[in-house]
Amino acid sequence: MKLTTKGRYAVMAMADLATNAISKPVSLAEISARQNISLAYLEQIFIKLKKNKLVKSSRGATGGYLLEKSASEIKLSNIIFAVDEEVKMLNCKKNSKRGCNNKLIKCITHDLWDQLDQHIHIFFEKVKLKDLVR
Amino acid sequence: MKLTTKGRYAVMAMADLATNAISKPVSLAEISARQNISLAYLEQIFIKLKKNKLVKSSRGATGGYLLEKSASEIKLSNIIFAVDEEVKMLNCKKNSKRGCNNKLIKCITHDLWDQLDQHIHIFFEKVKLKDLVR
DNA sequence: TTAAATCCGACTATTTAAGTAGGAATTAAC
DNA sequence: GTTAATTCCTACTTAAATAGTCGGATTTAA
Repeated sequence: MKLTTKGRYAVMAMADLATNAISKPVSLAEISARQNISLAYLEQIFIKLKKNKLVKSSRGATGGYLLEKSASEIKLSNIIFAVDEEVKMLNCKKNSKRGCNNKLIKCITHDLWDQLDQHIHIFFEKVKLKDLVR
Repeated sequence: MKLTTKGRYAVMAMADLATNAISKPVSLAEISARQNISLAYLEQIFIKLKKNKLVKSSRGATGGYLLEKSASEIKLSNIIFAVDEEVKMLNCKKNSKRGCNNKLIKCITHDLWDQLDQHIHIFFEKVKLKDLVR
C-alpha cells in the first residue's frame, strides 16, 4: 500500500461526493473549488476511481459524478488502492541487485516490512467512507 | 513517521551490530559487505545513529561501532526516527497554499492521517531490536 | 448552437530519496 | 615514524517518483 497526496485527495474528493452528491451529480469543478484541488488533477484521479467502480459519471452539461455504491460500503482501502495502485510501500526491490542482500535468503527486515504493510492495510480496511462524513 | 529504504537500511545495520558487535567494534566495511549497502551510505546513516545515541564509535584502525544500549532497550521507532527525522508521513503541507483546504479548518482527512501516523508509530514502538536477532 | 461537463494522452516541473566523491582526522600496529 | 584502516564531514550528482499542466476531443442539457 502506497500513500501519497493523490490518495488523500481521492479520499477528500470521495468524502465530498458522499456529502454533496445526494440527488444529482456533482461536477469536478465544484469539488475543485471546495477542496482546493486543481481540476485537471481531479480529472486524473476520477478516471481511476471510475475504473475501479467507486464512482459513476454522467457526461455533458449538468453532468458530474455520483458514488457507485453507498458510503457505508466503500472502504478507504478501496479508494487508496484505486489511485495509488501499487501494493507494497517498501519492498525489497525484486529486480535490483540490492534486494534482500543479494542472496536467496530474505533480508533481515523483510518480514517486518511485510507486517507493517498489512498493519496499514488493515487500518484503511476498517474505515468506511461513511465514517468520515457523519 | 517517514519510511524510506534509509530507515530499513538502518534497521538492518543495527541488527547486524546486535549480532556481531559483541566484544569488539564492528567496522562499516564489514556491515557493508554483509548487508550489501554502500559504505559511503552507511557512513551517513551511522552519523545520525550516533547523534541519537544509539551507537558509539571508536576511530582509527580496528575502530568501528558498538551499540550504545542493549538490543532489548532499543525500539525500532528510535532507529527509524533517527535516520528519517520527519515525524509526519503525509501531513497537510503547513507552508503551502494547498494545506488543509486553504482555510483555517482542518481538512476532512487530517485526523485520519494523524491516526494512521500514530498507528505506524505504535507498530515500531512495540518491536525491539532484540526481537529481530534472536 | 452553446456552454458545461467528462474523457484522454502526452508532457513538464518539482521534490526527494538514493547514492557518490573527496578529503580530513584519528589511531592501532608494524 | 609510517602506514593502513577506520570514522568523520560536507558537498555534489543522479535517478525516480510525485505532482501537476496542457490541449483538445467528446458528450449532452438547456
